[in-house]
Amino acid sequence: MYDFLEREFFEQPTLEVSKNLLGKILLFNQLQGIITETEAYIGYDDPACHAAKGKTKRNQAMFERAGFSYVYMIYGMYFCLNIVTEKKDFPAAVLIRGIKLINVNKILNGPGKLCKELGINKEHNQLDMINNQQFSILNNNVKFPFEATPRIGITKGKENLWRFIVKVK
DNA sequence: GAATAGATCCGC
DNA sequence: CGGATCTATTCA
Repeated sequence: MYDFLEREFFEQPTLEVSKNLLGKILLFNQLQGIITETEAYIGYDDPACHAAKGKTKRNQAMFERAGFSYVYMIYGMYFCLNIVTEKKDFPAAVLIRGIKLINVNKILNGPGKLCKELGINKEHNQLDMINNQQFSILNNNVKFPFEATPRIGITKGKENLWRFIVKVK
């Protein structure tokens, strides 16, 4: 019923992908959720980007082709889900921070809670989400008004308004 | 090998 | 605001 997003969608500039992902549907196994909050992490000049200083074992998924997943553990207890953007070997990704579950009246606000609830873990790192029936993004053909704010939880790069959140009224 | 910071969350 | 909890990365 919904279209799967093509790889070209994720090959756009990361800020554009971050905004355009709002309202799209995250599909993970049988669960679906409307994306309500995202953050952009972009390349070598973004001090908050995990890969700002180059490739490591943890961040290598960020160097994959656009449309791959980047899942990592944070604070010893939570996983965070990102979707890689732009060109292969350029480290950039969009952090999925919030979704509204479909068919269940539940809002998952926060990247750690979201992954815990869906069951996303390190096994789901560096997977291709294009043409993937279990783990992908669907086009909802809906646009929501949103606002841009500083990203959450970072110590460097706060001046960039690279967090995008659907405005609710 | 040790130290430490970290894209979080919850409860007080 | 602190504690939980742990790992990848950095430092010595």
